[in-house]
Amino acid sequence: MESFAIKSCINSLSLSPSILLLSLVSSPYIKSKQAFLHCHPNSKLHLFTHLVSNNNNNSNMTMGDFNNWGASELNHNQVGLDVPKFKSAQPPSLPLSPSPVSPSSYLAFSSAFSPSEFLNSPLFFASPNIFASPTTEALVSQSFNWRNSSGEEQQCDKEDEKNYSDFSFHSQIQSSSSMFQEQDPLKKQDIWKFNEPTKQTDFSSERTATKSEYPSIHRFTSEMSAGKPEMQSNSVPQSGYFDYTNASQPVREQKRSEDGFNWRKYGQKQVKGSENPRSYYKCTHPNCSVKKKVEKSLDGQITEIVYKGEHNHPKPQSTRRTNSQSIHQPSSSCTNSGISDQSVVTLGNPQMDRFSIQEDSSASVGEEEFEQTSQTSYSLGDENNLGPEAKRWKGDNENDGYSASGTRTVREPRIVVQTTSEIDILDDGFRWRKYGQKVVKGNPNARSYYKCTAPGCSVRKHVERAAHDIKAVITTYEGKHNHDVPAARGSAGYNANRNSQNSNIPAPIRPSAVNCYSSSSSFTNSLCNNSRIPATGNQESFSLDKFKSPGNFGYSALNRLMGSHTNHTQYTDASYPKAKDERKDDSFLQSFLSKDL
DNA sequence: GGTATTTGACCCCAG
DNA sequence: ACTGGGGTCAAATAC
Repeated sequence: MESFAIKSCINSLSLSPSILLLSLVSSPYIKSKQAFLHCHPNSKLHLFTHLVSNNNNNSNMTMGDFNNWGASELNHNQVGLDVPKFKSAQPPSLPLSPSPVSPSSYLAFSSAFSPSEFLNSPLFFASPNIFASPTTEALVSQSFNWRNSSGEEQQCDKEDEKNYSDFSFHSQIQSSSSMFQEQDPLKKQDIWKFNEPTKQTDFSSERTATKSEYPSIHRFTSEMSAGKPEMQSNSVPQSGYFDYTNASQPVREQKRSEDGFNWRKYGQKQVKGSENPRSYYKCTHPNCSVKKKVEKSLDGQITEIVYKGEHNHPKPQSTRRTNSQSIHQPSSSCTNSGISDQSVVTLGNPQMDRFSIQEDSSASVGEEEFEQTSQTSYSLGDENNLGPEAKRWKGDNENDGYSASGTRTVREPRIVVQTTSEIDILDDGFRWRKYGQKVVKGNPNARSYYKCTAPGCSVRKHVERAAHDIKAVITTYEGKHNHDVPAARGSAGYNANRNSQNSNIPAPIRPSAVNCYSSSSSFTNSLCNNSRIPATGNQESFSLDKFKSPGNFGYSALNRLMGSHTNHTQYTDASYPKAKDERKDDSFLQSFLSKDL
């Protein structure tokens, strides 16, 4: 079976220079794992595991799944691939550090790129961790330059380069407020073990441990593109994939945080259970009591940011954001922007028009609340999740709504994100509205919640990062669509399709799926065996039977794979023609399948 | 000399 | 009451 798959893989090289997908199905049926080979244009192969589950119901992938689904699932030696190796134990001393997207991880296929998925991906949106505001210290980013693509994709990207010539993407790594609030050391170890440098695959092995003053939250930075000084990196790849400029800029110039506020450091402490020193900052604005804690790994990368309080003043006027970056930049007039809307820009989420920290009377945030408020809200965690330090912060400030004695009342900080009412997630063809986001127990990473926008359709999905691998994303579908998949926005049938979403079209069944993507190490995906892909618009109709055939992989899986890869390979063109992409998806898939089948 | 950062000591809280 | 840990202060230091 594997040899067959490998052969298919090789064959597909000629088919698509940019991506090589290999389906290794250990069983003809779907319960098996599939491994996707991702072929970098530079002939670096990366293996993703693809989990296909026949569990039809809300097949949430557990951490155990991830562990079980490590790349070791396959005998990688057999295929001679550079495969991430996850080990079960990891020295806790390893700093939690991102695995920067290495050049080799760059997935250079434009055809499968679903920009909206990318933009709305929890990788770049859902997690407060991701969007956590950069801190006073300059945020060093591993600038991901997407000029690395080769061949056709490179051609295609040239157009984009014209518009984004100085635009580079920085994959966020770590975390903010809620990221590890509830995380015990063991969990941190879990994460560490997936970021262990020595176990890195090509996806991240490019980085070197250059000491830096600056942490490396990845982001889109106008500063970077403009050659601003914040690009001092602690992980300077040897290749030309990353933009590093003016690495020796004095720290002093970094007073202005990327969140737009000015902070004064008033303390630093080594906290128990973490080797990362924690720094304490206060907003320098008079009478503003906002504080934030920033934990940085030993190599200077930010691993956690926790904000406390609300700014009682507008964001200071920035004098740095003057470059030509054409990304939508949200208003900074919000007075509560403890977390930067810069990070919103950074994350390239055009739907995100506000990003703020609020003190709220709700101790926890439920989906209903999300819907009622039309806000995307994620708690920094409930009391159990907050952890002692957060509790402390709750207790030591009466203005927070907590008693001075530290008795927890009803208030706790949480981050509220307002989004537009509708978000397209085109990777699966359906339209989704994000109605919530929260940190759930067992996973410090925020889970975003989406509802299908079709009237009468109650299908939901939520997307979250894996607890121990922030680059792995779990997507869980709940329910079945009672409508056809809408046409892609911008396509001819889009409007008509939107209007007819209420029609009683025989309901295609979307796969309830758990998708786990990882740019650096693993890719897992789960599909329900009772699902079939709806045939609508320009999308090819598939039955899941195709999925079941060894060596095949289904449209949705492929689509998600690609979508996920685009997430991780950091295409960030919000204006990318979606319909065009989808057509490319189809053609690519068809050609791929016809070649392989 | 002014400002920001560092860092040891102290305070407070929870267990 | 004791102890440990997190948060803050403030003098020392650095820029």
